[in-house]
Amino acid sequence: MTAPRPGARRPDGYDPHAFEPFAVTVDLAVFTVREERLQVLLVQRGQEPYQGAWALPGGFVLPRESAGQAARRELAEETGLSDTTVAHLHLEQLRTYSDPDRDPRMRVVSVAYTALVPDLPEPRGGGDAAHAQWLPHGTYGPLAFDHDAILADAHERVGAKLEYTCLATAFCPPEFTLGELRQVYETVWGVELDRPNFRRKVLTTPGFVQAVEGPPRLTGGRGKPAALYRAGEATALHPPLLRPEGRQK
Amino acid sequence: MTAPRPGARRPDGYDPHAFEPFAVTVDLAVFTVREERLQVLLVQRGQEPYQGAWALPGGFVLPRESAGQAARRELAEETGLSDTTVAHLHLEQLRTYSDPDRDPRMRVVSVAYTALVPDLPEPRGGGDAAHAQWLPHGTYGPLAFDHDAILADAHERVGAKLEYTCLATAFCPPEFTLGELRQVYETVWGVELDRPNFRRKVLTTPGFVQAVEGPPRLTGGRGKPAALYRAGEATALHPPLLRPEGRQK
DNA sequence: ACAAAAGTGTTACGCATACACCCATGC
DNA sequence: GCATGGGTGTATGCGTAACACTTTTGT
Repeated sequence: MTAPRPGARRPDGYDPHAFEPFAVTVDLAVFTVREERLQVLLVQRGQEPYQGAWALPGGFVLPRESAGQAARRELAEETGLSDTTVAHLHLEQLRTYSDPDRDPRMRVVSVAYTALVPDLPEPRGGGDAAHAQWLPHGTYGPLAFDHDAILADAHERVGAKLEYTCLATAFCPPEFTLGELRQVYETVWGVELDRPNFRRKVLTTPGFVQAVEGPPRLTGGRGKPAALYRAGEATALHPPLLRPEGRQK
Repeated sequence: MTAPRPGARRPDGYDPHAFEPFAVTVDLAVFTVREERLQVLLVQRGQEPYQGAWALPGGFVLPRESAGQAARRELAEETGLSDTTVAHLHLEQLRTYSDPDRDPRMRVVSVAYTALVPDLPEPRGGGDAAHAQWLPHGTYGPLAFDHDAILADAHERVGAKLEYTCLATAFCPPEFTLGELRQVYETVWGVELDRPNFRRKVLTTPGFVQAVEGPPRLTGGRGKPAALYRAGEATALHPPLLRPEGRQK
């Protein structure tokens, strides 16, 4: 077991018979905050295995593209958004899932990505029934393949990243209120935050958000009109904004 | 661009001609703290491309193993340690590197792993010159392939994880002093920490370390003998131990 | 005696928490 | 008026930073 097997170690060169072909795919865990709930983009499988079950959108990595390029291409296809719109969305590699039996048909190694999108009109433009749609997180049965595990990892990652990055703005439209931003945290973390303290934390963090000058206020329903902000330049958050009673695992 | 291409989307089934064979490998970024320096396990390439350059150890994922199993197998091979010893080392998936041109010979998708090991006797037991050896971080020329980028990502990840996990104990032998543990932080972060404050932080965090009862003290050279500790049960660190002036990127 | 490292104690400050309170709008 | 959400102010407490001091070894 410990002895090197000739042909399987890279530094000694490639033996074309030392490996079987692997399929490499990407899977997407796409989140949005919509109607005060965390929603996930899913597709319904049309054939075996797992026919009828919900699954994460995804597809093959093409011969001349990186996994990241494949993920963004698939994201554009599944959401029906323009390439330029998708180019600005937050897309981040999660991790790679490589269990030999994760797909019963063949050996598939999948690089999972997490995407955060604002509350878009609707997933797709066409009427294609096989396309992806939003489902509130946790309201679907078991997902196909190992997608439940992928989605759980993605949710945990997103929740953790809200603590020490400015990532929450990725869930918001270009201009947003602090109430909307706070809604993101509360929805992803499943907790309530103190409004005054949240406001201070965000406004005193340099580069988290920047005030929109022109119209100093706008309404989202009833209540006092709120000031509008844009995402700032900063990406990190020091010190972090820890979730209350934060035990993450 | 936005239209679905038949055969490339997974939910519509597998087209055996929709993809070319990808080779899937693992690369290992193995760190240790040794002689008050951060050291990296590297191998010297024996042939083109990048002949003579240092590279991360790694190898192919075999048809019936996961990437994680492949990483642990390679770690055992490169370090020459027994499988049971390697089974207890901290090994963690970093991310996957999939640029189509990252290897000039063929399409190789590599799942990178980060391993943290204590100050081991010497990397290997045999006399094989082609085996891996420790080099102080930053003292080698440019690495082969995209391994400089992988190693930089790994270093950043390890530094960040020390902030909010109990991972530092993975660099230490089974029993260690608080001075040794502090040395880990100082070496990885490249800063000096206040000894009394570090001590308090570690001891007041439940489950970070646990005191070794029997012999209450032991020496590591000159100075007052220090108490010994073992790694505790906890994995997370709340609140985190932030590095001074912590700008991580 | 001196240096070096472990261990204890103390103070000050920053930040987060937990409130109380006022403002502006829709109904 | 009342409910709802935005915005401001303030007291309290925890945790870290900074630093002084004692203890115990090797040389």
